[in-house]
Amino acid sequence: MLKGADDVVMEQEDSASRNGEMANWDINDIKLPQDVKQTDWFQEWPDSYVKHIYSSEDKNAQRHHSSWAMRNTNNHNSRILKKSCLGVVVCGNDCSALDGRKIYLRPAICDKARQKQQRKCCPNCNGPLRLISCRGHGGYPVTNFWRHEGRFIFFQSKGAHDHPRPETKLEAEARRSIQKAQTAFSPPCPRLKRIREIESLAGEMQTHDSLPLHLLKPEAYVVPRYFSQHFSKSSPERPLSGGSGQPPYLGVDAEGAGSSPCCDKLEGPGAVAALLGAPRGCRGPALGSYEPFRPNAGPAGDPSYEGKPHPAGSGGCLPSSLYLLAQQEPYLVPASTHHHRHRSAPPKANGRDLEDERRGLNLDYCSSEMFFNLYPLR
DNA sequence: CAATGCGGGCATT
DNA sequence: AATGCCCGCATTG
Repeated sequence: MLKGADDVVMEQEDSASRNGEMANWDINDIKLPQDVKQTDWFQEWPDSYVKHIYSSEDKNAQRHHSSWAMRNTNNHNSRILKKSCLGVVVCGNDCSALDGRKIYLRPAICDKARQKQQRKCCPNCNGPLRLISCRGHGGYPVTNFWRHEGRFIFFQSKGAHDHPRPETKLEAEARRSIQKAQTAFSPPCPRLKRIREIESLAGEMQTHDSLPLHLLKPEAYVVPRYFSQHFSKSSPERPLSGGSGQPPYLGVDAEGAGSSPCCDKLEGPGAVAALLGAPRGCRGPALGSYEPFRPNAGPAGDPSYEGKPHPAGSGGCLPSSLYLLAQQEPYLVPASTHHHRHRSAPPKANGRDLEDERRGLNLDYCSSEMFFNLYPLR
């Protein structure tokens, strides 16, 4: 796969730099260029102060996607959509899988879901999860701006992420889905069960309807087939990493949309490592070295990782993503150069730092029980 | 359920 | 006025 990838990458970077860093426009300009000769390839991991001009046909651009966990931020300007980075969720114990990889989960975008997520445990060691907020923009989260103008979609990012990359959206979704399938098949562990009962009870007390649906529709999530369907339909255009066609990885659920993590089965790092890492032992070159101020370098420090394939406008998939996925696990990243942890409180101008408060520890319940038994990694 | 967008509202600068 | 962010609401998938 990926033959001629180099050429493609070169082209992309060319176009990216043409419209990007050297751009002579600013997202706030009254008028934006409409004489764009060539649009950029969608960039999954825009970092630093870059600018891109995408085709208004580009699906990912239309959806304002990013593999960073970005949430909508009201900037009181309906013309320009602003989104700020939520950072990355890591293990509070800073644990590592057997293969040395770290846990880098994708923060849930929805506030409520994020809070719930933080109550879950590390899929690897069951320890508490911790949200590392992004402070790459003068102490504030990195911000991304999107603006539709004519046949183009202008993108501009401000700030350089000062934290590792989280799972991609698709990877996180896959993880949740798999988890659902899992829980549908194997009875939940006692602890999880209890949690669920409590949660659903609480819910009923208010609303009055409800029981975990997923518990009622077992067959609905049969795995193998599920994958192919899920991915094939995820993004006709060109899915972001994870939308390959092959399960990004079999992960544990630590966030759990709807399904709580659970239990007592997983015993330590070994489990995850055995499931995730081991099988595919192939790891890219410098996979995972995270470097904050490296604009277009992938987790592997591979510049070509960035904006992959896919002509703006046309359909197609992301070979590179496929490639990547085949080499690495979403939330497990080589610990080699992990260096986040600078807690230097930034400006905290407003005195409020919800993230900090949310970061609260919560241990105990949960854990991960993944679909180990689901089926062997392929 | 959660991802997204939107826009009101509030505090700070 | 510009920013940053919280919050609820509505729409989607």
